[in-house]
Amino acid sequence: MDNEVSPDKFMLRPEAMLCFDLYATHHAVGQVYQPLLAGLGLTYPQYLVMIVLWEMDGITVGDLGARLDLTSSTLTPLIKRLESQGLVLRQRDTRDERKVRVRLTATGRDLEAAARHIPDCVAEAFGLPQARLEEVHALLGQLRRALKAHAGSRPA
Amino acid sequence: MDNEVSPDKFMLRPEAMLCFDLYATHHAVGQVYQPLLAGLGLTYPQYLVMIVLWEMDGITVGDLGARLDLTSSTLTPLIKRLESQGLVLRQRDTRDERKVRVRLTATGRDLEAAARHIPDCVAEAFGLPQARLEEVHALLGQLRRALKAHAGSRPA
DNA sequence: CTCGTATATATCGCACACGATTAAATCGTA
DNA sequence: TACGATTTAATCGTGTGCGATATATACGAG
Repeated sequence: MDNEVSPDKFMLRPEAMLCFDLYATHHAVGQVYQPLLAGLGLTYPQYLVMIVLWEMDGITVGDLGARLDLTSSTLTPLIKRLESQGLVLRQRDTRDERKVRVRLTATGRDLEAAARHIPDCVAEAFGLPQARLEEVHALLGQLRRALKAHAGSRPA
Repeated sequence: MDNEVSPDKFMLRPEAMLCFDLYATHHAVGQVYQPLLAGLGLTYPQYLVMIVLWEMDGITVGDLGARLDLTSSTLTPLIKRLESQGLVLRQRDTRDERKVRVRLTATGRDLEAAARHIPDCVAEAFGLPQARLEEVHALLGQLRRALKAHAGSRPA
């Protein structure tokens, strides 16, 4: 009978909306990054990997995954694409041959300078005062810790 | 020389961290939903589609995309999977044959009751008081509007 | 030294997600 | 009426993501 629009049901569930907020905001951020990164030939996840590498060159695949919350099934192909672009090298650790260390090439290091303008562009796109951004950062950090604690405590 | 860990560089850029916050929190939410949805045979994006359908049965693919910020290239295969599970039907609009309307089957409608416990489970996983969640909701909404305004104003 | 276990990465199959393109239906206007 | 422009979905290629599995190396008990 009343299968018409009834926005209340949707709008009145902040928990439900929150999941959608994160989903949609994540997308929106991707849309802002994409044109900025296109010039560098990077995707958004590839950019995140490069950020970590600029800071911790030679990190292992596992540590990279711990940092970005990704598994080798995602990282291995991604890193191989970076390698085929000449940005990184993959080398087995000589002490522990199970580990693979990801090292920047000169090209990969140089890309940092070319990417230096991006954070400011994004901050501008956010369009909120610094204090507001810190708020979001803090809240999301709290949220993420809570979610992870919950997931960890209930491996089903 | 100092290509060792220097977390400062990363930590001192809230804009950069914010993008990662969204990325990581989005993942964490997915991890919480997944076991809950597995029982229903739904993925997280499929669940979002069903939420919209439970509220607006018979919506067109385009309107669904506007609501969820997805294009037909994502939605068409997703909806076909829902169809093959017997949850929805895809019907051309008789007035405008370009449009495809997505209608719930009886099974699809019944799934709403089976999914009714999920929001509470997620709210619990969030582990923050309601007021806090509203804060996040409000901030993300602001953020998303700002991002979209920016993307819209600069189609490059 | 050897065998079983644990760890680190890689591989595979499936499901998003998006840009670019295509195809069909509709609309506007001559 | 006819025909070009617009709108709506579908399709295609590439790149994530993840669970399950495979493989190779390291470790440890005996």
